[in-house]
Amino acid sequence: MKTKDLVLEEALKQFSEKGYAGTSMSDIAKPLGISKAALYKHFESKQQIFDIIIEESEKRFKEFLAELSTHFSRGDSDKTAGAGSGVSEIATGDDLCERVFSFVKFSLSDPYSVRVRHMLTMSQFQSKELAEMYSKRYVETMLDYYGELFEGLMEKGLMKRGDIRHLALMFYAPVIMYTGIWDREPGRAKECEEAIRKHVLIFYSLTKTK
Amino acid sequence: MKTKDLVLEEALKQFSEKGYAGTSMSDIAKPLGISKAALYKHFESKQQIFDIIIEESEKRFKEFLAELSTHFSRGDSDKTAGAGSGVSEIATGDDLCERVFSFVKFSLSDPYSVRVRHMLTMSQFQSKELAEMYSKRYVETMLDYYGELFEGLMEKGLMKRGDIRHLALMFYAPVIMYTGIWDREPGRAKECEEAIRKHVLIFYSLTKTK
DNA sequence: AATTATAGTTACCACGCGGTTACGCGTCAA
DNA sequence: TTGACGCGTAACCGCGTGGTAACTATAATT
Repeated sequence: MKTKDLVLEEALKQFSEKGYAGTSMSDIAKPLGISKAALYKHFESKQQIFDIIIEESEKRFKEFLAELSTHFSRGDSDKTAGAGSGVSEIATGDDLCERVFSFVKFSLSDPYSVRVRHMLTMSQFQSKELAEMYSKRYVETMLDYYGELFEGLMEKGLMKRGDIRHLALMFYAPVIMYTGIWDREPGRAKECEEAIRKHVLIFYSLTKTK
Repeated sequence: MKTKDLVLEEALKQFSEKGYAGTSMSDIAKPLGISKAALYKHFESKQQIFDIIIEESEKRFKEFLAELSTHFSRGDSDKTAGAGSGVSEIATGDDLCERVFSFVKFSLSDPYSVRVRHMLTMSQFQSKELAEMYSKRYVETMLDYYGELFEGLMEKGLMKRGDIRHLALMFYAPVIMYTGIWDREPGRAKECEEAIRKHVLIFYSLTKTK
């Protein structure tokens, strides 16, 4: 059952480079040393390949979310946190910066994440579902995450109190903006990396309790 | 010579909805009540239609930029500003908010701007040129603009001093983020409009000199 | 009035598309 | 040994693609 996964991988690669409409079934088959007809032994249609990729990415995203929440339990949550490594372990600003930055850098560098993001970026206007998925994944979820993170920091007295949503916005929006540059122009990766790091540091210095 | 412009308009519309590869020459010709072959009386190829749209949009963008700079002359600029309506006329925070917001709202609502932005969003990974154009247009230029605006406000003592680039970043990045939502999910336009307005107001209250 | 340019038309081209069919060939269980 | 099955192939289908050629109606120019 290896071929099926190879097809999905190759399809994701090409969809993320040339878009769905810009990629043909032969385009997908050729690099695998396979005939186009063989694809139909594993999938019903081109659209189904796309759908399965989306589905799989959604599954992985939810796993990623679950992992996030085990690493960070909210104060008002009723589930008792186990050996969480979230707010409780963040003491210094450098800790925060390093943790946030390594997290950001992962989603920027992980090839699978990058390809899914490119593909979704190009497909976001194709349907209501894809549009909502994009917003949910790259905006709402992340704003919620950082909002809760900051809320925890405030409760611990590590961050100045303020409008949580707005702080999350001012923190995360620049990150997503640099992500866009990074994706479009890989040659500027280093520049973006430094800009994000600088942003995190300045943000920290502006919001920390002295 | 009206047909040529109608073709460009229709092509932009369809490219911005279905992408370049997802749009055929017949798709463009049909709504105009014209045969596909007639398109070739005005254009050499499908690619040329796309290129001309890009070219025209670049022209309009530069006009837009020129207009911006007549409305706002920098302090260290050697060219004497005419009847500028820039910083010099901004007195209260409400003025700033209203001016910035109406500017943002225009680029969000103007159908031509919206379509170009959608088209570029879908095409940004197709070539180095398009990628750079996207970054320049929707990131660098805007950051520069707001940076200069804030610099002027600081010189006038209307805004707390701080890292100009970073202030522009924290101000503009959220705007571009909401622009994305607005574009993807037009049903959330009102929500985004309010969120942007709120952001501008909070940003103002945090950075104004009391 | 004759000519020329323009902007359309219909009919067509070769090709590549997504998708289908008929078949071959190993593998493995009965 | 047999036969079903999984996974591949080559060849093909109908259609739509970008693009072209020949023709025509109209309107402006000379």
